[in-house]
Order: sequence, then structure tokens, then C-alpha cells
Amino acid sequence: MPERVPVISEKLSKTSAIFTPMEKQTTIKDIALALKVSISTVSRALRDAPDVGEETRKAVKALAEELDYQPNKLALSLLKKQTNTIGLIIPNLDYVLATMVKGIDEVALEAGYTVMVCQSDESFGREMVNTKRLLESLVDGFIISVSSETMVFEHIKKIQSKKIPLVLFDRVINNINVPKVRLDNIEGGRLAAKHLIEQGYSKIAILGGPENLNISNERIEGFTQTLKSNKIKYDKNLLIHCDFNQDYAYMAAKELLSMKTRPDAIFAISDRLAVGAMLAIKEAGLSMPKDIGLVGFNNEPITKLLTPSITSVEMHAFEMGKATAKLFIQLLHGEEDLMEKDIIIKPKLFIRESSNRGIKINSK
Amino acid sequence: MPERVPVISEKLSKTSAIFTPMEKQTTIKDIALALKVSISTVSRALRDAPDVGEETRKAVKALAEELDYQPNKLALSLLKKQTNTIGLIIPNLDYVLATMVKGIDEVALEAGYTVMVCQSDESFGREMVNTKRLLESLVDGFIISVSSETMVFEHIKKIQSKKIPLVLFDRVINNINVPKVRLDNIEGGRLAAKHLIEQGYSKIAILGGPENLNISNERIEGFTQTLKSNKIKYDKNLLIHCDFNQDYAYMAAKELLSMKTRPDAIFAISDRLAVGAMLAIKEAGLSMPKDIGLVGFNNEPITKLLTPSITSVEMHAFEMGKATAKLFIQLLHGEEDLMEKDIIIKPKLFIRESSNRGIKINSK
DNA sequence: TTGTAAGCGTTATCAT
DNA sequence: ATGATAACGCTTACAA
Repeated sequence: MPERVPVISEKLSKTSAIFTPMEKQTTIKDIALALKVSISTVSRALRDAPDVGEETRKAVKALAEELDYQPNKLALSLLKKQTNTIGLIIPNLDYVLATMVKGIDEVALEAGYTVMVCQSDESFGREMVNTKRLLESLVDGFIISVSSETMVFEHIKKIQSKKIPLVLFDRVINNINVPKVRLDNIEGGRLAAKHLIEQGYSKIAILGGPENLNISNERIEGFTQTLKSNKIKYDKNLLIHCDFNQDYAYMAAKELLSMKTRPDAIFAISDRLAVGAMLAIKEAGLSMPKDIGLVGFNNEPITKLLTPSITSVEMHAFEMGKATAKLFIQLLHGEEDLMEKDIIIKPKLFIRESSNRGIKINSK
Repeated sequence: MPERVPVISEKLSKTSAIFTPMEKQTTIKDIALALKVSISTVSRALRDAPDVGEETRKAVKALAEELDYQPNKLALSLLKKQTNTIGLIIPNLDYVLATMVKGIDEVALEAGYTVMVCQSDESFGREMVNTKRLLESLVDGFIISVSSETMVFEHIKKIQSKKIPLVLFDRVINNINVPKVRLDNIEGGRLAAKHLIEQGYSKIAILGGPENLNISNERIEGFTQTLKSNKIKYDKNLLIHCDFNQDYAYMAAKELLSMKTRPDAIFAISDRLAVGAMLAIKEAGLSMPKDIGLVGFNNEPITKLLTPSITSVEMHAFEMGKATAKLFIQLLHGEEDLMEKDIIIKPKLFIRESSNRGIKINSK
């Protein structure tokens, strides 16, 4: 009885059914024996090899059908050194990543691959462990989005040194010779900044993610670049890094709002952070978009539903997942050299109530 | 270049790295050869068998370390007829299921199992295909939550007939001799009804899920039971079944609200449906909880954030996932007979603005 | 203490 | 057209 589950009631009674590891399946040998032919003949018949007698083939297939024969993939994998399995390592299963996984899954399945999803839970340690396990499981390749803690890449290098196909996506590692699929995060930051500037905001704070996370830093970079090119002063004190956690964002925003001259807008590099900020804004009695503007990132469904609705940058998660899996499959087929392939998906801004003052000031 | 991806730019250049299936790994044979001992000796040394010479053991281990030897799991699995892999089939990766997967993953990993997650996407066909593939992959067992389309259970029976461990969770199948973990959905329905009655609502509509989905029907059953025992008339016209889709729920709610005598409350059997209903309610210019009450199910984070916040029934998804995986592991270890085990988790009502009139009428 | 050999389920290479 | 045999990487009696 699991302890932490609130209230659990159980019904129990008796029957008999203890499991032995993998009940004996029908094998090609069984068929051979029954039909008094050799194992290799059965193998050939089953695979429709050209050099099998017509009758033999029929007999074999009939019996195989009858005995519900299924080829043992393990044996095949051992022989072929190929498991038709993809190791997928992701930091969590939040909306965005779940959507990406959906895309990856769809393409992979179609191509005949099964995906083993492992969550690193934003922990570098678990990412290492997952890599190790999947490596041992002899997956045919890896698709990885690194955790926010990941700063050293021995596990990635290990995969590479073993010449195992690898694609990084979303949270990629720069300066490393691996095919990647990612968002143009800098552009995403730019879009957000441009919009806020056009709406007349000028003292803009940023809620960033963990300090060493490149997707966060790129969004911030694009954002501040645009501030500069529009001659808007960027105050470093208005940048707060926090974990991807609504509560942290709430506290960070609270801090921002309590400054002597508070910011008149907040750019959060994820919607989850934006939601935290929104709670703080409401609590402070400020109204959006009048007193303060708010822009998030990811365009999660919730942004449309909140009051006010939140302006956000769409990252096309599902398509990104599909593109990633497609690239991976290409890589596996190895027709061309894709090691430096770098697929960059363009973000799109969805303007909503939280920042839309209905005006338009020029911007670059 | 994936077509549907909005805008994609690519950089490409040349290096050399075509993949051959699984680069040759170090095997015990290599070690044996190098050390001029037999394969079995190496095997023994590596596994710390008692009957190996101390020096031999050291030498073997040293070389294994040096060559970065890793035992081939495929070979082991073939031999042991056990893959240490769990096949997990779920209808989707929405918030609730993603949370459950997290719980399952955590427990499974700890127990040394890797999870293969397959999404049926609410399609019976895909559920069958997934089952077939996982069966072929020789997973050690299955954890399944059936799709909303699933009405015939041949695939389940096939798993059972092969004596492969199986646990059903959340969306289980009744009247089938399989260990299960599920919510007390009837109680969930009761809690919702009781609350609405206490708040003075009396003409209550229900937004149900797909018609043959038991979790939906149980919630409805608990709900209507409670209406009856409180002498509140239950009008069958006020029950609408719809797919788990916000838009359908929106339209269904719109229909309900346009009736000659409209309902004064809506019970939605999922939060997603509740959100759809909320949009329709707002559009109709009605205010919650005064004009109309609304209760959802799942207690997703969004229910707290919306305006008004939505009353919802918590189902302890994470704990449910953990309980499921624990039961599965127990089943695998097979110490007791668990075939009729039925773990039932108790739901909890979280009362929020959408239905809280701050009054309390007696109810049973 | 160490080696030999069979076996897990399959395919592929030779013969026949 | 079919059969024998080796091989994939490993464990495990059984011999030595």
C-alpha cells in the first residue's frame, strides 16, 4: 500500500498466476521440428526468400500463423546490431516538451522506431544516468534536450565517440559538432522587445531562466539587443534569473515591482514565469496593459485563457518535434553528412491583452 | 526540410561521419583474447564469481575498465528472457497523464526498469499497434491506460494469454481479472454534486466525456446518484457527451445555456471541458458563481489561475503513477497473487470561486 | 582455478 | 530447394 497516496482501499482475493520471465514463445525451431525441415528453411520461408519450395513455404506460414509465431526481436537485434529504438532524454514533461515528444513520437513510429523517453528532471546527474542506461540498452541513437544544470558535456562526447547518431533539440549545446533543431531564440527575444517598445513601454524588466541555460540567454540577448538599437536604456538590475517555477517567478516579480522606480513592463522567457509574474502584478494592484505590460514565451494554451490574456512568443513545439525526428531518421540513414545541420525554427509573436495598448510607436 | 515548419533556415557544411550500425563495442571475447584466458573466466571475473583467481580477476577488471567494456544487454536479455523494460501505453500526454508518467518513471527507474512510452492518441487502432510492437519488443510487462475508443479488449487478452504482467491504471477496464490502480470516480462525482447542492444549485447540467469511457460514466453516475438522494430532479437532456476537447465543450455549453430554462450549474468531468464551458458562460454574459456554478475535474494548475478560479476534483495523478509502477514491480516480482488487486485512490474537492456562493445548504 | 561447450533465436554462408 | 554451421555476446553446467 503506497504510503503517500491519500486514501487507498484495496480488494484482494485468490487466484493463481505467478509470472515466469517471458513465457516461451513459438520459435522458428519449433516450426522446423514440427514440419521436419531445417531451421534455415523455415527462416527462408518466413522471409519469402526466393529459394524455397512453394509447398514448404505454405506449410511453414500456415503453421507459423497457427502457433502465433513472432520473430524474436532480441535475437535479431543481437545479430544485426540494431534495436530500432531511439533514446529520448528531456528535462521534463511540461506542455512544451510533451508537445515536442508527440511530434517526435509520431515521426519515429512511422519510420519503425520506438522511443524510450527518459526525463532528466532538470538534473545533470539524472541526465548522465539516463545516457548511461540508454547506451547500455543499445539504442540506435539519441535525441536530447539538455537539462538546465548541464554545463559539462562528457556524456554527449561519449555518445559521439562511440559514433552513435545524436540530434540535439530545443535546448541545444552550441559550439559542438552535432546536428541540431532549435528555435531562433534571439529572434524571439527581438519580437518581444520590439512589440513592447512599440506599445510605449520603456523601463522593461526581464525574468530569465537559470543562468547558464542558452535558450534563456539567447532570448535575453535578442531582447536587450533590440532595446539598445532603439536607444532604450537597459538596466541590468532589471534582469532576474530564476528556475522554471511559477513561485520563484512570482517572488522575483514582486521584488521587481517593489523597486523605487518599478519597471513598466516585464518580459518573461517562459509562460510559466509569466504566470508567476502576473500573479504578483495583480497582487500589487497594477493593471495590464495600462500600468504594466507583460509578455511571455511558448504560447501555451493558458496564455489565451487568463485574464488578461498574455502576449506570448510561439515556438511551434509540435513541428519542432517532427523536424527533430525527421532529421534523426535522416542521420540514421546516413546518406548525407548532416553533422553540421542546424535547423532553425522561426518564432512568432501572438499579441494579447497583457501588453496591447492599441498604439504603435515606431521601432527598429 | 520539414514542410509544415513555418520558417526554417539551414546551415550545411562538410565533414565526414557516416554511421555504421552500432560501432563495435568491447566484448568479453576481446578481453579473453587479450589476456589469453577463456571467455568464461572473463565472465566470471567480471561478475565477481567466487571461483576466480585473484590476479586473473584484477587483470580482467583492469582491462575491462581500460577498454570501457559494457555488457551487452541484448545478449543478456536473450539469454535471460528479460529486458528490464516496461511498455507504457497511454492515450495522450496531457497534464494529468504527463504527471502520472512522471510518477511511473520515477519508481520504474529506481527499480531498474526503463519505460517505453507509447501514445495511442485516443485511437483504438494505435493502441493495438502499440501493443503489438511492444509485445514484439519483448517488454517485461505492460502498464496501460486505455484510449477512449477502446471497447473491445483482444489486445489486452493477448497480453494476458501470453502471461505477461499487466497493470491497468486510470482508465481501466472493469470486469476483467487484472490488477488495477484507479480513482474512485464515483466518489469524485458525488463530491462535486454534494458541493453544488450545498451551494444552492438545483438545475445542474453535465458535460461528459466520450460515451463509452468508464471514468466519465462513473463520475456521472456518482453525480446523478447524489442528485437523486437529495431529491433533485435529474434531467437527462442536461447531459451532453463530448470528446475531450475544449472546443466541443464550448459548443456543448453554449447549447445548454441557450435552452429555454437554462441550467444553473455545470459539472464538467474534466478541467479541459470546464474551461470550454467557462468560455461559453462568459460569452453568454453570465457570472460565476452567482448566475451559474461550474465544477471541473483533475485539479489542473490552470483551475487556480483562471478568473474566476474553477472548483475542481483532485485525482492525485503523480501518486497514482507511483502507486501503479509500484504495483507493477510487485507483480513482476510475483511474490503474491495480485491479479485481483484493485487500488482505489480517493479524490478530493478543491472549492474555488466558480461555484462558491459562501453558503451551505444541507445535503446527503 | 580455469576451460569447454551448449544454448538463447535468428540470419547468412556454405555446401549438398 | 534444403540442410549444416558459424556467428551475434553472454551465462552456465560440466569437465579438467
